[in-house]
Amino acid sequence: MSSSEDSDAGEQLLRVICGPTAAGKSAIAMWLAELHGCAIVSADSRQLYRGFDIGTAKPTAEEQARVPHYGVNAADPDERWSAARWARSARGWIASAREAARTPLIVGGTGFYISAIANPIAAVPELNPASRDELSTVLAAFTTEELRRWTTELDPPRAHLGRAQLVRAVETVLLAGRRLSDSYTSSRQPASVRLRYLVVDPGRDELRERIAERVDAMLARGWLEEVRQLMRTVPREAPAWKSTGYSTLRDQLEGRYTPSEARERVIVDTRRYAKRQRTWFRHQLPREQATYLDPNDGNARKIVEEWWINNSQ
RNA sequence: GGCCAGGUAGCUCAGUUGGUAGAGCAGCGGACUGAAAAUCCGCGUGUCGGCGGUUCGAUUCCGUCCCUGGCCA
Repeated sequence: MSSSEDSDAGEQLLRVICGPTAAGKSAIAMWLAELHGCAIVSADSRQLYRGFDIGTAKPTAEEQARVPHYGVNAADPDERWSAARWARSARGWIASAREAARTPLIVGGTGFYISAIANPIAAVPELNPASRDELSTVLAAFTTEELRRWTTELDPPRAHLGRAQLVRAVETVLLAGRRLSDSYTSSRQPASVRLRYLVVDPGRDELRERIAERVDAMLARGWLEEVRQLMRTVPREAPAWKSTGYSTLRDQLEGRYTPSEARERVIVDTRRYAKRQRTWFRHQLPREQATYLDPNDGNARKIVEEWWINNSQ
Protein backbone atom coordinates (compact mmCIF):
# COMPACT_ATOMS: atom_id res chain seq x y z
CA MET A 1 0.00 0.00 0.00
CA SER A 2 1.14 3.53 -0.45
CA SER A 3 0.88 6.62 1.64
CA SER A 4 -0.91 8.53 -1.09
CA GLU A 5 -4.21 8.10 0.75
CA ASP A 6 -2.89 10.31 3.49
CA SER A 7 -0.75 12.79 1.66
CA ASP A 8 -1.39 16.44 1.02
CA ALA A 9 -4.85 17.17 2.17
CA GLY A 10 -4.85 20.63 3.66
CA GLU A 11 -4.89 19.22 7.16
CA GLN A 12 -2.95 16.13 8.01
CA LEU A 13 -4.81 13.22 9.48
CA LEU A 14 -2.66 11.17 11.80
CA ARG A 15 -3.44 7.82 13.32
CA VAL A 16 -2.29 7.24 16.86
CA ILE A 17 -2.15 4.02 18.85
CA CYS A 18 -1.89 4.80 22.53
CA GLY A 19 -2.85 3.43 25.93
CA PRO A 20 -1.25 2.35 29.21
CA THR A 21 2.00 0.46 29.40
CA ALA A 22 1.82 -3.28 28.71
CA ALA A 23 -1.60 -2.97 27.09
CA GLY A 24 -0.46 -4.54 23.84
CA LYS A 25 -0.03 -1.47 21.66
CA SER A 26 3.08 -2.69 19.86
CA ALA A 27 1.59 -5.93 18.62
CA ILE A 28 -1.32 -4.09 17.04
CA ALA A 29 0.98 -1.43 15.63
CA MET A 30 3.33 -3.98 14.06
CA TRP A 31 0.42 -5.79 12.50
CA LEU A 32 -1.00 -2.62 10.97
CA ALA A 33 2.40 -1.34 9.93
CA GLU A 34 3.25 -4.46 7.97
CA LEU A 35 -0.19 -4.61 6.46
CA HIS A 36 -0.23 -1.01 5.26
CA GLY A 37 3.45 -0.16 4.83
CA CYS A 38 3.71 2.22 7.74
CA ALA A 39 6.60 3.71 9.60
CA ILE A 40 6.15 3.78 13.35
CA VAL A 41 6.81 6.98 15.25
CA SER A 42 7.41 6.07 18.87
CA ALA A 43 5.65 8.50 21.22
CA ASP A 44 7.47 7.39 24.30
CA SER A 45 9.49 9.65 26.54
CA ARG A 46 11.71 6.75 27.63
CA GLN A 47 12.42 4.81 24.43
CA LEU A 48 14.08 8.00 23.34
CA TYR A 49 17.13 7.25 25.45
CA ARG A 50 20.02 5.23 24.04
CA GLY A 51 21.06 2.29 26.16
CA PHE A 52 17.83 2.06 28.16
CA ASP A 53 16.46 -0.85 26.15
CA ILE A 54 15.02 -3.75 28.09
CA GLY A 55 13.17 -1.84 30.80
CA THR A 56 11.58 0.59 28.38
CA ALA A 57 10.25 -2.23 26.22
CA LYS A 58 11.93 -0.86 23.13
CA PRO A 59 11.10 -2.51 19.84
CA THR A 60 13.64 -5.25 19.17
CA ALA A 61 16.23 -5.06 16.40
CA GLU A 62 14.20 -7.61 14.53
CA GLU A 63 11.05 -5.50 14.78
CA GLN A 64 12.93 -2.41 13.71
CA ALA A 65 14.21 -4.31 10.70
CA ARG A 66 10.68 -5.28 9.74
CA VAL A 67 9.19 -1.82 10.17
CA PRO A 68 11.07 1.50 10.19
CA HIS A 69 10.88 3.21 13.57
CA TYR A 70 11.41 6.83 14.45
CA GLY A 71 11.83 8.30 17.89
CA VAL A 72 13.75 5.37 19.34
CA ASN A 73 17.33 5.96 20.53
CA ALA A 74 17.13 9.62 19.60
CA ALA A 75 18.67 11.03 22.78
CA ASP A 76 21.58 10.58 25.14
CA PRO A 77 20.58 9.51 28.64
CA ASP A 78 21.61 12.83 30.16
CA GLU A 79 19.59 14.96 27.74
CA ARG A 80 16.53 16.66 29.11
CA TRP A 81 13.64 16.45 26.65
CA SER A 82 10.24 18.04 26.66
CA ALA A 83 6.88 17.72 24.99
CA ALA A 84 7.62 20.73 22.82
CA ARG A 85 10.96 19.36 21.69
CA TRP A 86 9.43 15.97 21.00
CA ALA A 87 6.58 17.45 18.97
CA ARG A 88 9.07 19.42 16.89
CA SER A 89 11.09 16.28 16.21
CA ALA A 90 7.98 14.29 15.49
CA ARG A 91 6.97 16.68 12.73
CA GLY A 92 10.30 15.91 11.08
CA TRP A 93 9.90 12.17 11.53
CA ILE A 94 6.42 12.27 10.08
CA ALA A 95 7.67 14.18 7.06
CA SER A 96 10.53 11.72 6.59
CA ALA A 97 8.15 8.79 6.68
CA ARG A 98 5.98 10.38 4.02
CA GLU A 99 8.99 11.11 1.85
CA ALA A 100 9.82 7.43 2.08
CA ALA A 101 6.27 6.69 0.92
CA ARG A 102 5.26 5.25 4.26
CA THR A 103 2.19 6.13 6.27
CA PRO A 104 3.24 7.42 9.68
CA LEU A 105 1.68 5.65 12.64
CA ILE A 106 2.20 7.24 16.05
CA VAL A 107 2.55 4.61 18.76
CA GLY A 108 3.18 5.17 22.42
CA GLY A 109 2.09 5.83 25.95
CA THR A 110 3.21 9.40 26.47
CA GLY A 111 -0.10 11.13 25.91
CA PHE A 112 1.24 14.58 26.67
CA TYR A 113 3.80 14.30 23.89
CA ILE A 114 1.21 13.14 21.40
CA SER A 115 -1.23 15.90 22.21
CA ALA A 116 1.56 18.42 21.69
CA ILE A 117 1.53 17.53 17.99
CA ALA A 118 -2.02 18.76 17.57
CA ASN A 119 -2.00 21.46 20.22
CA PRO A 120 1.43 23.01 20.07
CA ILE A 121 2.92 23.88 23.40
CA ALA A 122 2.68 27.64 23.78
CA ALA A 123 5.70 29.74 23.04
CA VAL A 124 7.11 30.80 26.36
CA PRO A 125 9.81 33.29 27.29
CA GLU A 126 13.35 32.02 26.97
CA LEU A 127 15.00 31.87 30.36
CA ASN A 128 18.69 32.48 30.75
CA PRO A 129 20.04 28.99 31.52
CA ALA A 130 22.61 30.19 34.03
CA SER A 131 20.13 32.26 36.03
CA ARG A 132 17.69 29.42 35.85
CA ASP A 133 20.19 26.95 37.27
CA GLU A 134 21.02 29.37 40.03
CA LEU A 135 17.38 29.99 40.85
CA SER A 136 16.42 26.33 40.82
CA THR A 137 19.10 25.64 43.41
CA VAL A 138 17.45 28.22 45.61
CA LEU A 139 13.94 26.91 44.94
CA ALA A 140 14.97 23.35 45.74
CA ALA A 141 15.08 24.33 49.40
CA PHE A 142 11.40 25.33 49.49
CA THR A 143 8.65 22.91 50.38
CA THR A 144 5.97 22.23 47.81
CA GLU A 145 3.47 24.07 50.03
CA GLU A 146 5.67 27.16 50.09
CA LEU A 147 6.06 27.06 46.32
CA ARG A 148 2.31 26.71 46.02
CA ARG A 149 1.66 29.76 48.19
CA TRP A 150 4.16 31.70 46.17
CA THR A 151 2.59 30.64 42.89
CA THR A 152 -0.82 31.63 44.23
CA GLU A 153 0.56 35.17 44.37
CA LEU A 154 2.57 35.19 41.16
CA ASP A 155 0.57 33.04 38.73
CA PRO A 156 -2.71 31.85 40.27
CA PRO A 157 -3.91 29.63 37.39
CA ARG A 158 -0.85 27.43 37.91
CA ALA A 159 -1.09 27.15 41.69
CA HIS A 160 -3.06 23.87 41.76
CA LEU A 161 -0.40 21.93 39.86
CA GLY A 162 2.53 19.78 40.90
CA ARG A 163 5.94 20.80 42.17
CA ALA A 164 7.65 20.66 38.76
CA GLN A 165 5.05 23.05 37.36
CA LEU A 166 5.16 25.34 40.39
CA VAL A 167 8.91 25.70 40.07
CA ARG A 168 8.62 26.60 36.42
CA ALA A 169 5.85 29.11 37.04
CA VAL A 170 7.92 30.87 39.68
CA GLU A 171 11.04 30.82 37.52
CA THR A 172 9.22 32.35 34.59
CA VAL A 173 7.77 35.22 36.57
CA LEU A 174 11.01 35.94 38.37
CA LEU A 175 13.33 35.68 35.39
CA ALA A 176 11.15 36.83 32.50
CA GLY A 177 8.73 39.06 34.32
CA ARG A 178 5.77 37.28 32.73
CA ARG A 179 3.18 34.79 33.79
CA LEU A 180 3.31 31.42 32.09
CA SER A 181 -0.46 31.26 32.10
CA ASP A 182 -0.57 34.48 30.05
CA SER A 183 1.55 32.83 27.37
CA TYR A 184 -1.00 30.07 27.12
CA THR A 185 -4.01 32.26 26.59
CA SER A 186 -2.28 34.62 24.17
CA SER A 187 -0.67 32.09 21.89
CA ARG A 188 -3.47 29.70 21.12
CA GLN A 189 -2.91 28.45 17.62
CA PRO A 190 -5.21 26.39 15.46
CA ALA A 191 -4.27 22.74 15.26
CA SER A 192 -2.29 21.90 12.15
CA VAL A 193 -3.03 18.20 12.29
CA ARG A 194 -6.01 16.09 13.19
CA LEU A 195 -5.32 13.11 15.41
CA ARG A 196 -7.34 9.91 15.49
CA TYR A 197 -6.63 7.85 18.56
CA LEU A 198 -6.95 4.13 19.07
CA VAL A 199 -6.73 3.71 22.83
CA VAL A 200 -5.68 0.16 23.66
CA ASP A 201 -6.68 -0.84 27.18
CA PRO A 202 -7.44 -4.36 28.40
CA GLY A 203 -8.75 -3.10 31.76
CA ARG A 204 -7.25 -2.85 35.20
CA ASP A 205 -7.17 -6.51 36.21
CA GLU A 206 -5.78 -7.80 32.93
CA LEU A 207 -3.23 -5.00 32.93
CA ARG A 208 -2.12 -6.02 36.39
CA GLU A 209 -1.29 -9.51 35.19
CA ARG A 210 0.40 -8.34 32.03
CA ILE A 211 2.60 -5.94 33.97
CA ALA A 212 3.83 -8.63 36.36
CA GLU A 213 4.52 -10.99 33.47
CA ARG A 214 6.33 -8.35 31.52
CA VAL A 215 8.55 -7.26 34.39
CA ASP A 216 9.55 -10.90 34.93
CA ALA A 217 10.25 -11.27 31.22
CA MET A 218 12.42 -8.15 31.27
CA LEU A 219 14.39 -9.43 34.24
CA ALA A 220 14.82 -12.79 32.53
CA ARG A 221 16.20 -11.01 29.47
CA GLY A 222 18.99 -9.39 31.44
CA TRP A 223 17.56 -6.08 32.58
CA LEU A 224 19.68 -6.11 35.73
CA GLU A 225 22.84 -6.58 33.69
CA GLU A 226 21.81 -3.69 31.46
CA VAL A 227 21.47 -1.48 34.52
CA ARG A 228 24.86 -2.62 35.78
CA GLN A 229 26.42 -1.48 32.49
CA LEU A 230 24.56 1.83 32.47
CA MET A 231 25.76 2.61 35.99
CA ARG A 232 29.30 2.70 34.62
CA THR A 233 28.61 5.24 31.91
CA VAL A 234 25.49 7.26 32.72
CA PRO A 235 25.62 9.99 35.39
CA ARG A 236 23.46 9.36 38.42
CA GLU A 237 21.21 12.38 37.86
CA ALA A 238 20.66 11.79 34.14
CA PRO A 239 16.97 12.12 33.24
CA ALA A 240 16.87 8.63 31.73
CA TRP A 241 17.23 7.12 35.22
CA LYS A 242 13.73 8.36 35.99
CA SER A 243 12.36 5.58 33.81
CA THR A 244 10.28 3.21 35.90
CA GLY A 245 12.33 0.44 37.44
CA TYR A 246 15.80 1.65 36.54
CA SER A 247 16.62 3.43 39.77
CA THR A 248 15.07 0.59 41.77
CA LEU A 249 17.33 -1.93 40.07
CA ARG A 250 20.22 0.40 40.66
CA ASP A 251 19.30 0.39 44.35
CA GLN A 252 19.24 -3.40 44.26
CA LEU A 253 22.71 -3.51 42.75
CA GLU A 254 23.89 -1.18 45.48
CA GLY A 255 22.44 -3.43 48.12
CA ARG A 256 19.43 -1.41 49.24
CA TYR A 257 16.89 -3.96 48.05
CA THR A 258 16.85 -7.71 47.86
CA PRO A 259 15.99 -9.06 44.40
CA SER A 260 12.45 -9.94 45.43
CA GLU A 261 11.87 -6.56 47.06
CA ALA A 262 13.13 -4.83 43.94
CA ARG A 263 10.95 -6.95 41.67
CA GLU A 264 7.87 -6.14 43.76
CA ARG A 265 8.76 -2.45 43.83
CA VAL A 266 9.17 -2.32 40.05
CA ILE A 267 5.84 -4.04 39.49
CA VAL A 268 4.03 -1.66 41.85
CA ASP A 269 5.66 1.40 40.28
CA THR A 270 4.69 0.19 36.83
CA ARG A 271 1.12 -0.38 37.96
CA ARG A 272 0.94 3.16 39.29
CA TYR A 273 2.31 4.52 36.10
CA ALA A 274 -0.30 2.60 34.12
CA LYS A 275 -3.00 3.98 36.40
CA ARG A 276 -1.92 7.56 35.73
CA GLN A 277 -1.86 6.84 32.03
CA ARG A 278 -5.37 5.40 32.11
CA THR A 279 -6.60 8.50 33.92
CA TRP A 280 -4.92 10.67 31.31
CA PHE A 281 -6.35 8.81 28.33
CA ARG A 282 -9.78 8.76 29.97
CA HIS A 283 -10.01 12.50 30.42
CA GLN A 284 -7.50 14.38 28.29
CA LEU A 285 -8.47 13.04 24.88
CA PRO A 286 -11.12 14.68 22.73
CA ARG A 287 -13.85 12.08 22.97
CA GLU A 288 -14.84 12.24 19.33
CA GLN A 289 -11.29 11.53 18.18
CA ALA A 290 -10.84 8.43 20.31
CA THR A 291 -11.76 4.81 19.75
CA TYR A 292 -11.34 2.60 22.81
CA LEU A 293 -10.26 -0.99 22.27
CA ASP A 294 -10.02 -3.97 24.57
CA PRO A 295 -7.42 -6.13 22.83
CA ASN A 296 -9.07 -9.27 24.24
CA ASP A 297 -12.37 -8.40 22.64
CA GLY A 298 -13.29 -11.09 20.13
CA ASN A 299 -13.88 -8.37 17.55
CA ALA A 300 -10.60 -6.58 18.21
CA ARG A 301 -9.19 -7.23 14.77
CA LYS A 302 -12.31 -6.00 13.07
CA ILE A 303 -12.46 -2.89 15.25
CA VAL A 304 -8.86 -2.07 14.40
CA GLU A 305 -9.48 -2.54 10.68
CA GLU A 306 -12.55 -0.33 10.78
CA TRP A 307 -10.68 2.30 12.73
CA TRP A 308 -7.98 2.25 10.08
CA ILE A 309 -10.39 2.57 7.19
CA ASN A 310 -12.63 5.17 8.82
CA ASN A 311 -9.64 7.41 9.35
CA SER A 312 -8.26 7.26 5.83
CA GLN A 313 -8.85 10.95 5.24
C1' G B 1 -5.82 -35.91 71.92
C1' G B 2 -3.67 -32.04 75.76
C1' C B 3 -1.44 -27.22 76.63
C1' C B 4 -0.05 -22.33 74.81
C1' A B 5 -0.34 -18.20 71.25
C1' G B 6 -3.26 -16.03 67.69
C1' G B 7 -7.82 -15.11 64.23
C1' U B 8 -9.51 -7.01 63.38
C1' A B 9 -9.11 -3.54 55.92
C1' G B 10 -6.30 -6.84 50.07
C1' C B 11 -1.37 -7.63 53.36
C1' U B 12 1.42 -6.76 58.14
C1' C B 13 -0.42 -5.20 62.58
C1' A B 14 -2.34 -1.56 66.55
C1' G B 15 -6.65 -0.63 69.57
C1' U B 16 -11.20 -0.43 72.36
C1' U B 17 -10.58 -0.76 81.50
C1' G B 18 -17.97 -2.70 77.13
C1' G B 19 -20.54 2.84 73.63
C1' U B 20 -19.78 -0.89 66.18
C1' A B 21 -12.30 0.71 65.07
C1' G B 22 -6.97 3.05 62.86
C1' A B 23 -1.71 3.01 61.08
C1' G B 24 1.91 1.51 57.33
C1' C B 25 2.03 -0.87 52.74
C1' A B 26 -1.28 -2.15 48.75
C1' G B 27 -5.61 0.00 46.36
C1' C B 28 -9.19 3.70 44.28
C1' G B 29 -10.53 8.71 42.11
C1' G B 30 -8.58 13.24 40.05
C1' A B 31 -5.16 17.15 37.99
C1' C B 32 -1.77 17.91 33.96
C1' U B 33 0.41 23.69 28.07
C1' G B 34 8.72 23.20 27.34
C1' A B 35 11.03 17.50 33.55
C1' A B 36 4.99 13.78 31.68
C1' A B 37 7.67 6.44 33.00
C1' A B 38 7.87 13.41 35.54
C1' U B 39 5.30 16.38 39.28
C1' C B 40 1.18 16.82 42.42
C1' C B 41 -4.10 16.74 44.90
C1' G B 42 -8.00 13.84 47.26
C1' C B 43 -10.25 9.07 49.47
C1' G B 44 -10.37 3.89 54.68
C1' U B 45 -12.36 0.47 51.17
C1' G B 46 -14.29 -3.59 57.59
C1' U B 47 -20.18 -9.17 59.34
C1' C B 48 -13.35 -6.93 64.40
C1' G B 49 -13.52 -16.02 62.68
C1' G B 50 -18.96 -18.56 63.48
C1' C B 51 -22.95 -19.41 66.95
C1' G B 52 -24.96 -18.71 71.70
C1' G B 53 -24.90 -16.14 76.71
C1' U B 54 -24.44 -11.82 80.17
C1' U B 55 -25.64 -6.52 79.28
C1' C B 56 -29.58 -0.81 77.80
C1' G B 57 -25.42 -1.89 74.52
C1' A B 58 -20.36 -7.06 72.90
C1' U B 59 -15.21 -6.45 68.25
C1' U B 60 -14.03 -6.11 73.71
C1' C B 61 -16.51 -10.22 79.13
C1' C B 62 -18.22 -15.73 79.46
C1' G B 63 -19.28 -20.50 76.92
C1' U B 64 -18.82 -23.33 72.67
C1' C B 65 -17.36 -24.57 67.77
C1' C B 66 -14.08 -23.73 63.55
C1' C B 67 -9.26 -22.24 61.55
C1' U B 68 -3.73 -21.17 61.81
C1' G B 69 1.09 -21.61 64.24
C1' G B 70 4.06 -23.67 68.22
C1' C B 71 5.06 -27.14 72.19
C1' C B 72 3.75 -31.90 74.55
C1' A B 73 1.78 -36.67 73.67
